[in-house]
Amino acid sequence: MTEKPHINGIMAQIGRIREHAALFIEQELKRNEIHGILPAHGIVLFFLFQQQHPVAMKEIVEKAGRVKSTVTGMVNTLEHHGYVEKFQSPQDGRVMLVQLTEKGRSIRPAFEEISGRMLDKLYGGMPPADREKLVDQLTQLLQNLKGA
Amino acid sequence: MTEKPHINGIMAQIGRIREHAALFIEQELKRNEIHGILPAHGIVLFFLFQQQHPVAMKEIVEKAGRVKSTVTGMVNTLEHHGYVEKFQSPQDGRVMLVQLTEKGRSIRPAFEEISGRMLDKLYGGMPPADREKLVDQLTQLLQNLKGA
DNA sequence: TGACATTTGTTCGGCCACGAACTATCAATA
DNA sequence: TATTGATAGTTCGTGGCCGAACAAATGTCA
Repeated sequence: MTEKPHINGIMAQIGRIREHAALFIEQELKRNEIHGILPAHGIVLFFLFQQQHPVAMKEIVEKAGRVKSTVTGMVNTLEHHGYVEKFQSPQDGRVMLVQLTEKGRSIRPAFEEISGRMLDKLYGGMPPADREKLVDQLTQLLQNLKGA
Repeated sequence: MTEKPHINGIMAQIGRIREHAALFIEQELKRNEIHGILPAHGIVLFFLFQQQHPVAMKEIVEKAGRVKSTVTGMVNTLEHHGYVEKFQSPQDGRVMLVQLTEKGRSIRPAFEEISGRMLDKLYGGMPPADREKLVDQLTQLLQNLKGA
């Protein structure tokens, strides 16, 4: 009955959590009439929300933890849907600066709200102490994987 | 200093664990001279390994938890690299049966070994009791998300 | 048996994600 | 100053992943 522990145990679980979280976010975005945005954009928007000035692609790359080409694609998508705009830096012709448009800024409240509801739903009634320990343990797992 | 808890807390962590796990697997596959296989194929192969007879795409779809079109693509990739073969069912002309090739079966030992090393590395020195509780808590999170 | 519905897969378009190759710009230095 | 090297982004090819549309085979039922 009890199968040998396999990758498809905890990793599958982590994968499913990710999927369901993404699903939840997609539904909430739809509910709020926000279109063209996917869960993957969250990290980019989250970073842009807390900027007062246009930022270089390079900064987004570092913060988002995605590769350059990936960020190029995501920013293009966001631009295509009118949430951000790009322009060349006057100081350094190599860097492309990105900033939120009015439409981009306008979705911030919904974004924050969805984020909060997501956490509430995820943790449910789990006591804060348990939440902390859980995060600590996940941090440990991540360290284990990172370690040579 | 302490930021308000955000999606980009625990979910980012889960995402990074997933990424590093995938990275680890890719490296191990390369180390074992296994080419053309990606971490995402694991769930498909894992299922095929424990089958004694050819299985329908539909079954893979259900077990893998991916959508039909995704499985079509993955199986095609695996077929292209010679790990599986497809053929139409004689009984029901609609179903496509999939089975491992000799090459496909041959990588099973490496697959199992990588899986084990992955778990060892992931958990490190974490005591079994903690492991269990961690999995339980993740199960709880998943249930929370699934719950209406 | 013929019209309609269901089931099974594939195809197509869109997006994320990566790596490799490439372009353009700026920096360093001989 | 001209050559070389570093830096910032984009493009391209491969592939997972989804949803929608589609084709083929089977089931149903009048």
